[in-house]
Amino acid sequence: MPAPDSTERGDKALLQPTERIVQAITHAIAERRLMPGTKLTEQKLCEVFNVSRTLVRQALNQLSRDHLVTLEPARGAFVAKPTIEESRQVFEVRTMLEIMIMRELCARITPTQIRTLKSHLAAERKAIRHKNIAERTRLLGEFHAVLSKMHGNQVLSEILSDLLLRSSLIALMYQSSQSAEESHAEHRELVQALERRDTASATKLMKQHLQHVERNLKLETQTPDLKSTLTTSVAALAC
Amino acid sequence: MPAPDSTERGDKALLQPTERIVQAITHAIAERRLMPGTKLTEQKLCEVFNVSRTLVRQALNQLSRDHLVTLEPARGAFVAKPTIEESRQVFEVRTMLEIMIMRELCARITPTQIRTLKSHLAAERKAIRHKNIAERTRLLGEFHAVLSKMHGNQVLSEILSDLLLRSSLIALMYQSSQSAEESHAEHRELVQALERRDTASATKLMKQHLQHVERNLKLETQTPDLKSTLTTSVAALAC
DNA sequence: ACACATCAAACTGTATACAATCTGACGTAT
DNA sequence: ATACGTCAGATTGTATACAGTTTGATGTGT
Repeated sequence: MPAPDSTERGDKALLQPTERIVQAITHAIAERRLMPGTKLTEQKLCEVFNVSRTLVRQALNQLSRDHLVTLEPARGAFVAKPTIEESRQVFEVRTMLEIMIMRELCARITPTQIRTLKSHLAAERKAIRHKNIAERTRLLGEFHAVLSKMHGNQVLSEILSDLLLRSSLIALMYQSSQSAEESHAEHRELVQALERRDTASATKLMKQHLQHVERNLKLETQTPDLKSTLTTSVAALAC
Repeated sequence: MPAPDSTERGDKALLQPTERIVQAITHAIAERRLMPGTKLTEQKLCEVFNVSRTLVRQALNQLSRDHLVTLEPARGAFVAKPTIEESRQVFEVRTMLEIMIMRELCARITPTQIRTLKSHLAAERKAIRHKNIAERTRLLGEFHAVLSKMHGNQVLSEILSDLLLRSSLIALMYQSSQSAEESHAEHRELVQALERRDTASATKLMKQHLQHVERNLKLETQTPDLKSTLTTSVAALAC
């Protein structure tokens, strides 16, 4: 291991300060280190990033535009808590877009790109073996981002990046029971289908993969409304 | 004409100030009253909206997140100038999404929704007859937004709204030669296909409609690079 | 007459100050 | 003992002030 431990500081200095804050929070969400609903007090962020509230507020504004943060007027900023309905919609759109991407990639993918994907799979495998959970989580999500970038349509991959980040929050909200091994196995199958340029399999596998991810969320059992949850919990306490 | 001229002021007061500024600029872009490249000086916007630079800067930040405004460090904010490549990508993603929408709508559309669409078509026709260009432009763009909202997936319609606004800038950048009548006629055909629940026609018509819109942009003849443009114009002057 | 250096005005970037609002605790009344 | 009203501390919303950069004009030298 030749790399020093202060690796990720390097490029941050080049970014303008607001973007640095946005990315720090975004990364925290991508690695699922920030629970939905967490209050993001401006003062605390000021101390963390050593800037004034002006810049912190700019960052929070941008994050709210990306649906990662909810701004409640006069109450403050909170990590977004996607609803069940929103979660379904995010997965519906992801499915549309990612199937399209697979279709296009089957036609256009190059050997170099296949190699890139395979090395990504290797990184996933390594993170899983080493039980490096943050890294594993990031890589499993990033797999989809890598695919979208290979499509070559930047507008598309920006949209999908947003949806992928929101998916991280969704996974936290609804405590995904999905095993990393299962996801990784499906990623491998996807790459194999791409290598064979097997459009039918590739699109079908992607659809199934996303269905598996969504099915492993506890969407149904979740509170349909506040009232019933509270009454049932009270009843449970009474027993 | 019973309506007074101070119609649009009503709801603006309810919005928080930043959002009011964002929407004002967004509407100006939707009606194509703001040319791409226009400088948006903070001071001037302060005077227009009667607020401090803080709020204006918040609004510009949000608009830049939506790709409607470009922020050049230490130089200021400008109405975005989508490149040719970006334009192609926007239309590619729009085509994907809007075909999906038509497919879903053919299965699910209700008589009430058909009626809504028909009254929208009537409004388009009226604006065209009265040569009310701002209104006509807005309605022709809004047709697609109405369709996306009927799909019921809010995540999807937000994404598409963004792309539609960017399409307005694209139309201005590349001086769309498309006639309003042609677009309106195609909208009518789309509604007819939906009413017949004719999935094949509906998706095909949408694809063609978007192709027509894109083809009527002067994307090819545009400057591939600055140098050749300048040399040819200099040559023209020399004659 | 043209090119270049210098400088002031204008504008943007960030921090700070002040006003408005919310939250939670304390004290009083029932 | 519980419920409610009041108030201080904390937090957010907006405006203003100051620092740094850009832009275009003026003036000088060739």
